[in-house]
Amino acid sequence: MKRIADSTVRRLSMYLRYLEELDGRGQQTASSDELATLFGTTPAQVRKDLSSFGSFGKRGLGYPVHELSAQLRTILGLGREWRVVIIGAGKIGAALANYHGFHDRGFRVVGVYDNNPAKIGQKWSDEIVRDMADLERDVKRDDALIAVLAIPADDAQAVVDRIIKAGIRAILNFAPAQLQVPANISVKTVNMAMELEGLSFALTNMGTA
Amino acid sequence: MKRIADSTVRRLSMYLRYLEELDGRGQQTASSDELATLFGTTPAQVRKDLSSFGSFGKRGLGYPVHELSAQLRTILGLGREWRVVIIGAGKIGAALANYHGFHDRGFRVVGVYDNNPAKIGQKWSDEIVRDMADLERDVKRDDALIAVLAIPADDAQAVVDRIIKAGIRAILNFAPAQLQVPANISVKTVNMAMELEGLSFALTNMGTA
DNA sequence: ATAAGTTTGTGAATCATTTCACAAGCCCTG
DNA sequence: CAGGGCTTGTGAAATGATTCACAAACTTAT
Repeated sequence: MKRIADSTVRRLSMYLRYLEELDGRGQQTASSDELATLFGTTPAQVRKDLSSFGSFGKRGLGYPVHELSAQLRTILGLGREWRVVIIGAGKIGAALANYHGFHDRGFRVVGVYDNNPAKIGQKWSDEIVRDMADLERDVKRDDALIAVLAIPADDAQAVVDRIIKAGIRAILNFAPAQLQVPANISVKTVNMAMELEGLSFALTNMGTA
Repeated sequence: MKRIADSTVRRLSMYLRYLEELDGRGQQTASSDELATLFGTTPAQVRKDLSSFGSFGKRGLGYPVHELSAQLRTILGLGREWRVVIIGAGKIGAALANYHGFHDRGFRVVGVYDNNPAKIGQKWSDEIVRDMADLERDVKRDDALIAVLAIPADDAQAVVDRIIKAGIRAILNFAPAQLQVPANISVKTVNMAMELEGLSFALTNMGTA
């Protein structure tokens, strides 16, 4: 299989959401044209994206909605449970933990950690906040592969080094910091300041467009 | 000025954060080589990105850290105050409102809205939650140009239509939905499910890389 | 069974972004 | 002030992503 672009994977994830919606409404098949309208992209893009993984459609008819959903779930690796630790018992972590689609897609929170003594032991969205000192032990014991990092930027790299040693293989990073990780570890950084500044730039340079 | 790629703007935003850190430490100048290491990119990329906007460095010496920071703030449109409304008084909105860098970069929250009667009137992170029925009136009165959308996907499009009519020009969207907007309105969508599924994909297809 | 009408899957072409490579410019030393 | 040592700024080349366009394959109608 050839390398898949990040942008492609993001679109697949979007395709899946809308396909599940279609499926829920009982629609049997959909053409790339119809899907493209729904997804806000082009028919060629939809076909190209899917063709990287196989041949799911029927010529003259379109794609089978239900089956394609299942295929996408498999492609995206959603056919299993992913155990996730949330590091930093703040608002961002809470938003994620409460987010419904999070659980529904097989991401199970197995621990929430903080180093603030005032927070440790408190109940927090179905979980008890644990001491970050126990992080390594718990990650190994619970076999967590994904970590959500929602802590200050200054602490981020040190924590990353620790959790990677403990067995974490993928990180969703909300800290506004450039994380240094080995090549076999995946990191996605979500940086709200960056998004807002992108809007600021767009508004400022509107006339020049 | 030629069109600036989105990826470039995102990098500029990152450059600015690190430059401010360097500046805080009193460093006077930095070469593109040094900056690239810091930013996690290449020297050529740094030079190319900056060169779209002017010529800020000195050959043989590098870039003046303090001055370049100021230039980037101007480029990104951060030299003014942006009035922001947060729609949806949930965890995500709260995380943003509490985020320090948010205020520091000139984004001022002028209103928080929800349509849940139980929340309306409650105090919420320095603000009183207001009734979404008042959204249009307030957006016009307060001259807010940016909206943060943190509400369920099903309600998103209807609210977007309303706020655009009221004068909103840019939207930071946390709803997992494809928003339909006129060409002169900027939208950045942050979709946590998408990021997590990207990690799931990467973990699943690790061996194939 | 055939023809007309769709729609996929995919090389080729276009468009966009990143990287290369080097002339031009600046600092510093003697 | 001349020469050596760096570093920028930028066309050109390379790489990557999207769009085009069409043959191949399926459905439906007659």
